[in-house]
Amino acid sequence: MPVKASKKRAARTAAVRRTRDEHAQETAQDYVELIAELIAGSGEARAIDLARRFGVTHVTVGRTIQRLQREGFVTTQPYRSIFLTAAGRRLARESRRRHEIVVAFLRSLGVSESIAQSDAEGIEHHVSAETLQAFVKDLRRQKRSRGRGR
Amino acid sequence: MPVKASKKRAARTAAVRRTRDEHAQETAQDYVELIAELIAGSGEARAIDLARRFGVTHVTVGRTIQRLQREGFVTTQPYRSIFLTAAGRRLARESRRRHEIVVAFLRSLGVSESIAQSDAEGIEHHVSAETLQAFVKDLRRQKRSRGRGR
DNA sequence: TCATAAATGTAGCAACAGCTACATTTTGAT
DNA sequence: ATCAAAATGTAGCTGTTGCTACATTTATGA
Repeated sequence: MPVKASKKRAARTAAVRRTRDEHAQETAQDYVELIAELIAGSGEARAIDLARRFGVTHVTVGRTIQRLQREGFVTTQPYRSIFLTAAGRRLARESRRRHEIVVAFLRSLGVSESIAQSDAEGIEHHVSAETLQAFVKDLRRQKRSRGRGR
Repeated sequence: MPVKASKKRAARTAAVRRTRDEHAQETAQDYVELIAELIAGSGEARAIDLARRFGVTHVTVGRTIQRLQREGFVTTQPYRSIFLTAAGRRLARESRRRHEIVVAFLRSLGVSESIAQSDAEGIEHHVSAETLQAFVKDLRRQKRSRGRGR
């Protein structure tokens, strides 16, 4: 029989990868990240902006926002724009940090800006803390190396 | 209105990321990769082996195998084990190459073997050709550097 | 052989993320 | 103020990937 199925859905083993839940978590990060950006930029985050940026219809965005609200990352009211909760802001901050580290690291390898950006969007969700730390460490190494070199 | 919706589902723009289709493609790669491993190792690939390795039930595996058969990557018959088509073998070969490059690269940064393996499983599906090439290039650079160093 | 275990198949449910079509509310321009 | 456009909501469909429960087939050991 399958390894898990122990309680209900508690205590997921590491073996269960790329599940619905994981994917949903990635979506959550993408959403809060963009919502934070939009609020920082134009003062508010509207569903239509998210839809355009993600290339999906407003229906998909609406349903995802409902879920994020249920999960406590955002708040919104009918026909109103979207706000982040404290948990949402925290998640957005963490996501952004990861994103920036991945982009900077790829750039340091000579990857072009646009490719670094788009690859980072996919990669950032699958980088463990250990690997992220290795990226940071390597960026520092490169900086030292450049410092000595010049 | 949404950017696409032009024909039916032709000409996807780059804006449409992380869609059903993409995710399905990742799953396809994971499956053919493991099927190839199993065949190479024990001579045959059974659904139960896939189920155990992915940590899902045999039902999920069975349905995915149906899809892969529909898409021309595998062949199978009721109550029989699974075989790769030429297309399936090609996909498995490419997936394995990407996987190995990513693992080698992460290892070269000092990431532990087990973390490198598990991170690679997620990352390999989101690395563009350009980034993969940058990994290869950096691995070569490191090799040269070590050669000179010693 | 033959009974049982293991593997696979089928039925039917849930959640997520897409979509179109249509309804409702807000916003903005005249 | 009003009317049209833009934005959001709702209904209902599809496809993918999970699951449990139960049926069927294959493999195995006594």
